[in-house]
Amino acid sequence: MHAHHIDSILDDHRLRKTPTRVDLLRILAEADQALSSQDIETRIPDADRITLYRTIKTFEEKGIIHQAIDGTLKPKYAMCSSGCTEDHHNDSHAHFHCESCGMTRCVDEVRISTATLPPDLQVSETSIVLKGRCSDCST
Amino acid sequence: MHAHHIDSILDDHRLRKTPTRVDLLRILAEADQALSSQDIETRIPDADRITLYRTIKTFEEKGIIHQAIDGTLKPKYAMCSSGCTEDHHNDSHAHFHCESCGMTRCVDEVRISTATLPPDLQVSETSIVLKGRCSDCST
DNA sequence: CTGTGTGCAAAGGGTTTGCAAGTAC
DNA sequence: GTACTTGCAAACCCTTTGCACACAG
Repeated sequence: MHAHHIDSILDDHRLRKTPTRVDLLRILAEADQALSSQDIETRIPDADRITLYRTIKTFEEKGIIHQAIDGTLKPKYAMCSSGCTEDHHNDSHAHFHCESCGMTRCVDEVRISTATLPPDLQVSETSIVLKGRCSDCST
Repeated sequence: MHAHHIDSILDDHRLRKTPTRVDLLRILAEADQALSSQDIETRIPDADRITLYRTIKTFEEKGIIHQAIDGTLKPKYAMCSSGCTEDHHNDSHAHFHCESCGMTRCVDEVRISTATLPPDLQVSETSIVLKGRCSDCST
């Protein structure tokens, strides 16, 4: 991700350009996996923890990042696809969680067939969590 | 669930029959939805909270109950199917989470097609989370 | 200059641990 | 009787809130 792209993301959402925000966007854009609060803290050692929490929440509310559901109880965050807005997230893709190293990443290839959904439930969003071993851990 | 069935579950896992364990099994067996720690606490007012946490953990480790992944960060628990053991859980069914009332329940009807799984990942378990409105909340 | 964003301290909520007393078997 | 469980207190961890200061626009 180029610096001017990060600028435009902040501009688009009327967010002021502060060091923590720029850092967080860069970290998440460069990451090949979803990051927990602790992961983020480690990668941005200078930032204040509370500010990070607030920045994460702001980005979530603006539809810039989303929580990756991976079945653990620690929220993990990743960049949203371009289809996400403040009002609606378009992140119904799958997340893979490695039970060996704990890594979680988005998997775009998996889709659920909606043919068998129960009729009495109004489903607005579908998430798939895959657990197993990633390529690094399976050797 | 009959009392003697609860007894046999405890017997089968070499667990002593204590009031809290019997209560917890009964509550979960009777529930039509997955229960959070707080839900359980409310339903067993006499029990000590710490004991409940430990009992839940014990049952989880023994394969008697499982966590229902519903995308919230609060763990919810439900009885395991008969195919679950200490070593391997066979709970790859879907969970529906109502965003209106917060209820989560297991949905057996939904299955994922495994045709499109990425080849570099060894997937041992698949969970599907459906979010929306339940029949009670959609009227 | 004005309002947004930050940093610190403190509070809050949920969960886990240590240890002595209690109880199932 | 013995090992497993419990109950209480305290510790722990992560996250949120209050408020004064700092800074982006």
